[in-house]
Amino acid sequence: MKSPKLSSLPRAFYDRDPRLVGPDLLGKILARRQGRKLLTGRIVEVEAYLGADDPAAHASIGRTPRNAVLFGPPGHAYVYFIYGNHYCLNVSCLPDGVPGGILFRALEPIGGIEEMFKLRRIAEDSDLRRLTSGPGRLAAAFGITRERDNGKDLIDPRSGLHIADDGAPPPRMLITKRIGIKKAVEMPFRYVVAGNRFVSRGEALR
DNA sequence: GGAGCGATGTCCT
DNA sequence: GGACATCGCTCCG
Repeated sequence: MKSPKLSSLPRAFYDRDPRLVGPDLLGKILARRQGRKLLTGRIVEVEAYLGADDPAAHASIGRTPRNAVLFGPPGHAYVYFIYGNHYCLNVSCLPDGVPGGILFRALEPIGGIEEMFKLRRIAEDSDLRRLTSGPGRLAAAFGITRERDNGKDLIDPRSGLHIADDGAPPPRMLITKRIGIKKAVEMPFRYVVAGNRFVSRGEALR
């Protein structure tokens, strides 16, 4: 696993219903240029959020300055700040004017692990699973903030934050209810790589 | 290993 | 003023 050939996912990949995009994102690579370092991780857990029909979605209340990216063109980063402590990363889906997105919930760290530990401010000998398993954790590990990244084009490698395909075969998937929400709790829009030990919690932990 | 809870900023009503 | 797509710590088992 030296330097796999990475190809950016095209705009059309995201120009679909999030419930289709989510499953297809599993196994793909999130890549961040951090100074001279390249941080990479395999996507192992995501959730889909829709528009007006999804009360748990930020977009359900209509377009506001905060959630505007979700209403914009597909393939862009929607980064929000939550609970006074944490950032979370999404990618916008569906065409310009139609809201929807995918929340990144867990990654399997691949490259730049030392740098991720620094950004997370946790000891380098702590469990690797604590590094990027959880939306707030992975954002911190990748140095993602709203100020720096909200609205960035995730198709363009030059933006410093993008999503790529390294040619790995599609993994086996489990679908569950979403985590940490209070509305629409029954909607089965969480997609995880079956058996992967880096998912944030639940069924795939063994 | 799981329930409970405080920390804390930003947005919207 | 309240809600919030979280995390890490305590306390209890």
